[in-house]
Amino acid sequence: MTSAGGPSDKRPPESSSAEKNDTLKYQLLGPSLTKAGQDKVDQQKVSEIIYNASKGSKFFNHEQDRDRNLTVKIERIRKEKARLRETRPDRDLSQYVIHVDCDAFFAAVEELDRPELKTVPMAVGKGVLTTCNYVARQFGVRSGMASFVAKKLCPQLVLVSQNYEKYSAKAQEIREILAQYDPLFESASVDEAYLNITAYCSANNMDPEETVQKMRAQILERTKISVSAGIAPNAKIAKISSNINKPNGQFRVPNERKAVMEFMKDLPVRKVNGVGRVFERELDSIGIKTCGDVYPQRALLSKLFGEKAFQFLAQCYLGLGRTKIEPVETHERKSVSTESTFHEIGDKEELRDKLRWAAQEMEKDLLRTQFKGRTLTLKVKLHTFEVLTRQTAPPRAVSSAKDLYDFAVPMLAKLEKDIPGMKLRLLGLRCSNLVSTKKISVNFFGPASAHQRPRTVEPPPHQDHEIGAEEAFEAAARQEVQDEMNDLEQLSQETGLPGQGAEDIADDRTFNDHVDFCLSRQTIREVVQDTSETALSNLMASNPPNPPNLIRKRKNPSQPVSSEPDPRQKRLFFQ
DNA sequence: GACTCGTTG
DNA sequence: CCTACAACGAGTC
Repeated sequence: MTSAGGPSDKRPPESSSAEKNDTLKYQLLGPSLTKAGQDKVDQQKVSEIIYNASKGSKFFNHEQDRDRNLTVKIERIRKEKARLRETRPDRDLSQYVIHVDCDAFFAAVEELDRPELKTVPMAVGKGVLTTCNYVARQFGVRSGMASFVAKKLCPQLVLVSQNYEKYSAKAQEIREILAQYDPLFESASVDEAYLNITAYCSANNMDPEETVQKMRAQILERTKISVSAGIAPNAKIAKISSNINKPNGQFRVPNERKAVMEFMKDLPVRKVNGVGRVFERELDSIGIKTCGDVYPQRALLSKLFGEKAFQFLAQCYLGLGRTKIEPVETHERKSVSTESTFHEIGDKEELRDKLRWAAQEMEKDLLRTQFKGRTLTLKVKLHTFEVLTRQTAPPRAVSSAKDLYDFAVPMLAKLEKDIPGMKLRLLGLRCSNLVSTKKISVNFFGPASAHQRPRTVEPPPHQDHEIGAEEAFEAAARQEVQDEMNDLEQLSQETGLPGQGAEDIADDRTFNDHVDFCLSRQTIREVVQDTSETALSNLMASNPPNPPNLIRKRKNPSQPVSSEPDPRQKRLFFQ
């Protein structure tokens, strides 16, 4: 075989190969093309001579056969490449995806009941604000803010305690309207949803903007809740867009490649769903502030943050995102947890009381959500704010408060033993590896099936018979590989990103001659953070901390069953 | 696979 | 008085 030193940049173009026997001549040159001392030689002439000299020999015929086979194989590869592009175009500009987001939802619902609150700064939440109205925002008050801080910013701030049931009921009214525009819409949280309105638009011969205008007006009229919306070719951009003309507004990024690229170019990476405080700073440290900044640094990214992050950022730069919107009911819950914060406690008996209480809360939650857990996790936060978790797999799935407590206590005891004088400010329990206690579901692929992967599997379009689980899994696996390939291809084709050759990396080392390409995440941390390691170092002497994990993106989001949504829950969407 | 830690929203 | 939940990537063993 000629695999050693195989076809390189000297390879003849496949297109003109047939009539001129170029590939065969190339093959006949043998494996030594890249050997030193050949640079000056005219390979064209050499191959011509070899060709004519060996013509008709057995060797020649054999090589000819091999060349024919390879040519056929390459043709198949090209066809497959074309097919992949056709079947799943990465930049799908054919869909109108919208993201609908209620404006200051909880606060807005409260204002419906108590209109006098409309004109005063008001927030919903006790210790921490869940939402605040736009009057309060004038003072710098934000959701997620501790209420004592908010009070300092705005002493007149009116605090209203939250009533989830009320908000859920209101959200249901809104969802009924959404369903008219896309019956398969996707709830992202109580007050957020994704819709694909492509079908609606064409059926009613309306453009997406007037459709969304109409929808928003309808929601406001019927429910008295104002919503904002983003209209875009995919969910990622729609989500970002819904924030642009908030409140009570909408924004559209047209379904054109140029418009999308331009929109992403100056967009701060932080605006993208999935980029938080930490990742933002890490990216900033290598000069990436906007999605457009990703491109010049592209060769560095997978080295610094891993392949996943590279893929993710490439998609940010390109403005790619999913267009598939599906009801949230198809997702499955992965864990149930409860935790609570309190003043520092060091007393062992008192800690056991807290644990007992957590176990009781957990029991209620498990009953409500109809699950048992095969894995039990104890979470604690030390007085230093250091967080630790300890996990066990009880001999059977657990759900009763007694079981939860009994299996959790040894973990707590071990922590107390390992950390002399341990003082906690938080204690929590989590059950994962869930086993459903719901009645047997009729639908095999439905959420109730315990060992079933929650991920929904899309059967190949030509397949109209029922597919079995094995096949479904395989299809899912194939899909994943295909997605990956498409990503890469998209990247190199549409942006002119030239493969992953070593030259690219060298070319791109603009700012970072001094940067070691093997930079670990820890090193990045050291560069961008000024943290001195907090307590626990004494513990670590005997029990060293794990090295930093090169975390990055998650893949398939999922959401708790929508019948019992936790309003605080938000979803993550990547890809 | 089990366990742990960390990030994100 | 900087919360509570859930998901998940990734490293280690």
